[in-house]
Amino acid sequence: MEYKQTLNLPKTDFPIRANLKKVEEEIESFWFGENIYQKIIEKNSNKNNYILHDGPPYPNGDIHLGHALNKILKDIIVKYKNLAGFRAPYVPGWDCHGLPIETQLIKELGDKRKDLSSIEFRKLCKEYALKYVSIQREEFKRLGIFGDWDNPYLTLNKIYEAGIVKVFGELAERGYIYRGLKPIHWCPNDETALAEAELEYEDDRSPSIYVKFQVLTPLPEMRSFVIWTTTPWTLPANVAIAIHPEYEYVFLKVKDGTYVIAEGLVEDFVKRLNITDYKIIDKKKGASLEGIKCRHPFINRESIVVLDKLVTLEQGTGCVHIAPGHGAEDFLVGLKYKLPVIMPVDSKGYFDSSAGEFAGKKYDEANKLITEKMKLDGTLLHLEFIKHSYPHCWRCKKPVIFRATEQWFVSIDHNDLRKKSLDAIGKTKWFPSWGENRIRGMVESRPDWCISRQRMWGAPIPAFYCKKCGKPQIKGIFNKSVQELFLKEGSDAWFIKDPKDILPAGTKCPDCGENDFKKETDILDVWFESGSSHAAVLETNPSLSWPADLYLEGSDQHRGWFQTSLLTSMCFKERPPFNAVLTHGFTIDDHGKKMSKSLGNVIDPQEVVKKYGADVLRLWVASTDFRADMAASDSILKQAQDAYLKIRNTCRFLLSNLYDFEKPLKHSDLLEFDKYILLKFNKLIDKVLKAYDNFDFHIVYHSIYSFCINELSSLYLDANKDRLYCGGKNSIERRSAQTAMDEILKGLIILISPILSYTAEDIQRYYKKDGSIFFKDMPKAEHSDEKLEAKWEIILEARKEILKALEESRNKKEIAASLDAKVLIKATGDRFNALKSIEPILSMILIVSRVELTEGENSIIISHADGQKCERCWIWTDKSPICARCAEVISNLP
RNA sequence: GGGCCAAUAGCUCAGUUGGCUAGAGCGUACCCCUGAUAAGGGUAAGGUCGGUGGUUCAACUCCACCUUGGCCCA
Repeated sequence: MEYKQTLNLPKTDFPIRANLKKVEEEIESFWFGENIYQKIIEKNSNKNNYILHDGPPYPNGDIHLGHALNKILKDIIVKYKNLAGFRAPYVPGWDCHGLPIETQLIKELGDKRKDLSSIEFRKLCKEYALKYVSIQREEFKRLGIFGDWDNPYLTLNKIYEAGIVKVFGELAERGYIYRGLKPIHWCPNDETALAEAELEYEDDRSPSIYVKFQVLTPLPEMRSFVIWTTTPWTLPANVAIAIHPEYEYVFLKVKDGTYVIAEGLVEDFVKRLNITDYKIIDKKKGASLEGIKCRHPFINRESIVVLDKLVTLEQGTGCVHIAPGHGAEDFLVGLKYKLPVIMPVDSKGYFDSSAGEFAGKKYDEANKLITEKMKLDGTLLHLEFIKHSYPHCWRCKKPVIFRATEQWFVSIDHNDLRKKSLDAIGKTKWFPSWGENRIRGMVESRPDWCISRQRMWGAPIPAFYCKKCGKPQIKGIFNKSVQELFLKEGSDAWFIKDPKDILPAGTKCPDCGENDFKKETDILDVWFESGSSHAAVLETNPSLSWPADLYLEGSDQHRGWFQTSLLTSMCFKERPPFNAVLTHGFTIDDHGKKMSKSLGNVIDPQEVVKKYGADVLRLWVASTDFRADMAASDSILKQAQDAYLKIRNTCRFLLSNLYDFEKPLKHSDLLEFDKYILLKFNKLIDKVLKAYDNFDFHIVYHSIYSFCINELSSLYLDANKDRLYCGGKNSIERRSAQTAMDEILKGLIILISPILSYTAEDIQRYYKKDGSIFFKDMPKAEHSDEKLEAKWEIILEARKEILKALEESRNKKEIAASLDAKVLIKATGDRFNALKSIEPILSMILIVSRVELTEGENSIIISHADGQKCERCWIWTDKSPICARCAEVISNLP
């Protein structure tokens, strides 16, 4: 026992098990109290910018795992870039306007909402948004995310709102903005147009009806086209019947007439209608039937046969009921044939006076009334009910309708916007590469962008209507005045002020010269707001610059923010607002299912932070390949924690053996074993830096983790214990090990710091005590020696076999600890030469008491070591009670 | 229904342009150590590479279809 006092055992106050919750809170207040982020940016002020532009989340609740994942990925990049020679500022943002917030408030207010003025309501929305900005900000900071949290961008800030108006004005100047009647998804319950992103498809039960349209000209001969629809209420707006120009249409003679339907659907048709007695009397190509006029089943109006290639033979009759006011495809066919857009349904979903006997009825009630009427008239051939997927409002979950209204649009084809955008997509770097294909497909096929919303909570559409001629004004002074107003007073002023007080005195209508205007009441699509961030933030925040180097969001944003940002930017900047776009997948559970409250498989980031610590959550993010979906569950997080502890303890062991390290050796004076491990460490540095550069964080994680386990813990550190503990305090062997270990620890904590930020900072506090880890630079890979490495591969291969032999010996109870063993090695050729070259340290590397190496056919023989076990270092030699080396070490003790 | 994507041991990931008995770590089992100790070391078991066809001398790798899951759209 007394010999233990003479050893250089490891020493450190750095705890073996982290009390992460407590330590992280402490470090968090150090980071944000000392403005570490600001100091990093200042320190890097003369380096090149790397701008990661934050996509703004909605401040409408606590953050969930997806938010945490997104912000942690961004933070890893920002921290890495700042350590890797860039100035990488990060200005977080929030998307404060929009339906999600309005919805929350409407839920909370209930009927009270009716008593509120629009300004009062907007005030509450603002309070709500700001409350959650504060909450989410603290939640993000707790995850260790660095950024300019005191000056985030909020889409409700004056400067941002002015920026939105500026973008709108730029688009208006260049003729991209137009007003038009167009059917759009409309929620009659919320009385609003809905963006594609605001629809949820769910199964609904609908009537499925077959209706005959009697032919008027040429001579009818009791012929009828039969259409199929699941929305009888749209029939009052019917103006045409579409058929496919290339399909064959048959004339089906039945008891009371002749039906025209597509040949391919005859079988299905007669089966459904239970028609047994029929005969096909004629057959014609769809194209030859164009222009035939039919009688509307219950309105005194003609319905004309038109051609459309979008007609399919999947269901129905191959004859499609066309109501341009009620469908996107219908509208397009209508454009081609100059059909009228009939729109008898009002904003609440009720038929107006133009609908005759159905006036005052709600559209869904009308379904029944219309089918009953047609049943009486004999125009209804068949009624059944089907279940099919139908769009619902994401807010109220009720079915939506297609309805034509006057809306503001951004034209996607004006001035070759679509083509230019597609070109720009090709010039942008997409990670992963299929992102390009995905957004390309979307931009190729997307319709014009409807930017009107009939809501309260958002930036108003800056348009004035002349009271005399009715023309809308959106350019020049009409835009500039609103920009100035918003910059000074914010967008609330739009709802308070009179146009006279917004526009300069004497502003006249450019069309008729009148000077009396009224304001537009619609607000802008929130996607227009967030899609303006590149102009409203990158160009206005002095810390940032346009364009951004990187946008990083979930892959759903190919349709959302990436696209709207691209479009607005292409309109007036003629290039994208980003050089590269990186996307991540979504969080799923360990069965591959998406997380949802109803499935009960949700992982709450706050809970993870409480239970495991933010660093474990960060390590989980880094451990998973984020291009695909990322599985999270308690057992997966438990695994991240195990990995965390392994990395932590490896660092702790390094740290604890460096407590007295003062005199590094020159690299050339190091033991070959130490040179070898530094070689491997340099390979690690190289690999890790490349992985960071390619955003392959799971490779960073796996490489570092595996280095800690395979290279350090099980090989290098284990084999170093003898010289560290038992060797002379200032012996070359010990100092050589410490020199390598110091270099490794110094580099390792910087390498992991973008991921394990708290822990790296914590180790740094025990280790160098020379300021935040984030003030340092990424290590550089310097050493390389392929010959040495190749030789060591041979040595380690031999070691593997020897370990196996040692285990066998242990199982036979010949030895217990490996130091009990003596190893007789016979080898030839390269193996012999390699082993021979390091003969003096072979026993150290194998952690055995004695090695005898001879040339000869490969063999390994284990036996118990001879002599006495040194009471100090436990190595068997012929000396007692302690070995010669230990005796000398002790004699040199002070 | 359409577009894009994913599927390799219980888990997280590797598998270069198709080429030897598919790798690593974790976890598990068993063993050792007790001078990294709510630590450390070792050995072992674990996969018909989602399925079915096809191309090829040869397919985890290429093609087609299917299944499951995800995102987006209709």
